[in-house]
Amino acid sequence: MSTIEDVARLAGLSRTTVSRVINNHPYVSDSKKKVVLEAMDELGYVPNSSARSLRNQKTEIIAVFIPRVLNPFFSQFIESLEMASSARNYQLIVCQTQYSKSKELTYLNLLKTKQVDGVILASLENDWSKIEPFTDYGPIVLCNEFEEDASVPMIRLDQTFGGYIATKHLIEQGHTHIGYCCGGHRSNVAKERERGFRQALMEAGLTFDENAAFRNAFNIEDGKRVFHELAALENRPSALFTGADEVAAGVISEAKKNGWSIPSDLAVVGFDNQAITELLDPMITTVQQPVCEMAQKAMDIMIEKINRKSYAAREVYQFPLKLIIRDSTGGKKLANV
Amino acid sequence: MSTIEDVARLAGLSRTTVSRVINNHPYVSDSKKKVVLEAMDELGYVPNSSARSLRNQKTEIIAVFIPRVLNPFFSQFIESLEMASSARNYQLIVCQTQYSKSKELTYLNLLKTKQVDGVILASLENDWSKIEPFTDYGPIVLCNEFEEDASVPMIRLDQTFGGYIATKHLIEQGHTHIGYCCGGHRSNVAKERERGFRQALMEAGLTFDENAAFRNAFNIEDGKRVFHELAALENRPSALFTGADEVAAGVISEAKKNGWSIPSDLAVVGFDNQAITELLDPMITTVQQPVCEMAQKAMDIMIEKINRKSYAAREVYQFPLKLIIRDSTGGKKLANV
DNA sequence: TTGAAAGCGCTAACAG
DNA sequence: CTGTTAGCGCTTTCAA
Repeated sequence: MSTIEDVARLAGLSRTTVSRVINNHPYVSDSKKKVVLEAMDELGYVPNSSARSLRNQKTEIIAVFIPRVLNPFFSQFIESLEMASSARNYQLIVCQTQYSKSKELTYLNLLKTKQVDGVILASLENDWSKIEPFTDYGPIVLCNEFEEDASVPMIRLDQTFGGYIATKHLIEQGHTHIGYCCGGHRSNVAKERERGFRQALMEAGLTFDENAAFRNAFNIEDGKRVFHELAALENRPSALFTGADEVAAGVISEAKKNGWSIPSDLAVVGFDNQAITELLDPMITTVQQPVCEMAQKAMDIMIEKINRKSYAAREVYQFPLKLIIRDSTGGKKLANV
Repeated sequence: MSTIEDVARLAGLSRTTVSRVINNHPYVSDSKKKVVLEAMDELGYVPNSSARSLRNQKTEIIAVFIPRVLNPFFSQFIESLEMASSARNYQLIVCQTQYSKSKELTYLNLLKTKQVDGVILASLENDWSKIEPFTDYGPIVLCNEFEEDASVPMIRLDQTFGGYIATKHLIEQGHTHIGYCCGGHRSNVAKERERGFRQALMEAGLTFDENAAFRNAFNIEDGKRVFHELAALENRPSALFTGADEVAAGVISEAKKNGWSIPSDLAVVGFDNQAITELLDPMITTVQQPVCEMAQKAMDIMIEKINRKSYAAREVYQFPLKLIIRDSTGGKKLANV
């Protein structure tokens, strides 16, 4: 493991000059540069990251917080984010909060200890007042998840609109009693979707049926459970809004197994446009989220904050959602909202 | 951002003493310890990671290489590995090679530059001869993927056995013409599965039909494509072995759409026991892989190597696979192999 | 265009 | 039990 000193010695030059070559500084004669390069090559020299980090006060590592990677929405997000970070020569540390407040807080210490240059929060467990103090230690960017009164950059999707267009689509199919299904309780993402859902209902003069609201559905299993809860209802809805394609798939799968016909007995709309939507019969109507664009934007904003060293300013970047009509809601390819 | 120096000054003690309490060294009187703790608290002091890394020559970060996280097998692996690393106070950098040799090689420089303490390879793109030189710079552990002649720890699954039991199960259902499907070309995982597949055929006096072999199937879309290729065959197999549940699901979904009946027209077996196997009708027979146990073992071995500072020894840890019989292969719950 | 020297924040001999 | 001191490997004034 050779150091810059070894290279300097072999090249017969100073550490300074070698450093200049490493960092592509001007004012190094071509001849010396060549000597240095050769010495580096001969020794197989590579600069030590920790030393550079200490000296430069930056690690070129970014942490991203998600509840868990197995959730396909977050898998997709991590996949996109990793590509965006590696394209910009940053490394990505993945932190799973497991929906735990204390884990989230613990991971935030990565920022205090300067193990990472910044944190991208794609989920939020604690109240913002608990997170806010950490903004003193480095840039925090909210991505996907958001918080009205946070003074940080936020890259978000228009979830209210997403909830709205999906619901409006169901209403246009003639449904007047629509069930609601979401994951998470604290999440503003779910809250906004519900707002859009309610808004569409209201515009159509329909009411929200709290008995047909299921607020703890994240995956396929939950979807199956939701189906049974829904089927047991005295006053059953004829359509169901869900906050995730996996949940929609679970509902549909279990409904069919129980002899229901989709969409005639129950219309179902998913969310995320995952691969799974094209797997079942009927294929699932869903809302497409521009995850990749969002991830890239988040990374760009993050790196800009790191370089300017001024964080803590509220900036909002919003991306649109799009309804993808398939067969689980009737399949009459209506004009989009 | 206060330093150890600030704490020492405020406490009226030396940096050494402060360092000792940080690291829980013995030989610090309780009284001084308390003073230091108070000073640390008052300043909101946290030790700087880069400085510790430089001084201690370790970063407490581990890199894991996978092709991409969106593949559910690797999502699950990353999820388990992240939990294992965080439980051991290590951070995890995720590196997606995107099936690219050059990306893999580029990421390996993390080891040379000492940005990570070790690398867990869960996929392998380059010939081992290209990877081997990097073992000089830190521990490399093979997990899931493996390489016969590598002098590194390998945590692996018995893929030959996996291919064997799945195929034997199909044979026991009366199939005599079985198609073969896998992802990847270079991967030893696929090669071993094929060995198990062929072995089961051979024992039953059956032959491998190269026309019914599809070697580039990774996801649902590929599964759908495979179905059409298979359907177009002059001499169609009555059963299909696949290397991934997503592929099996794609095949089944498309087959049903085309009026085929599963398993009577085509029996299909998947691999990985993902959530998706319980979604389709029929539910998919598959092979369960102990991903979580494998991830934990890999992390333990990795940390042991880091602490002993002696790597480069061949050690093999193998975990068993298990056949999960469902309906896509006939559903007669036969005794396991 | 080059080099000497200081120092990023921390830990570990070594001496007391 | 506590402190002095010498670096870990690198970059950057500052001076030449």
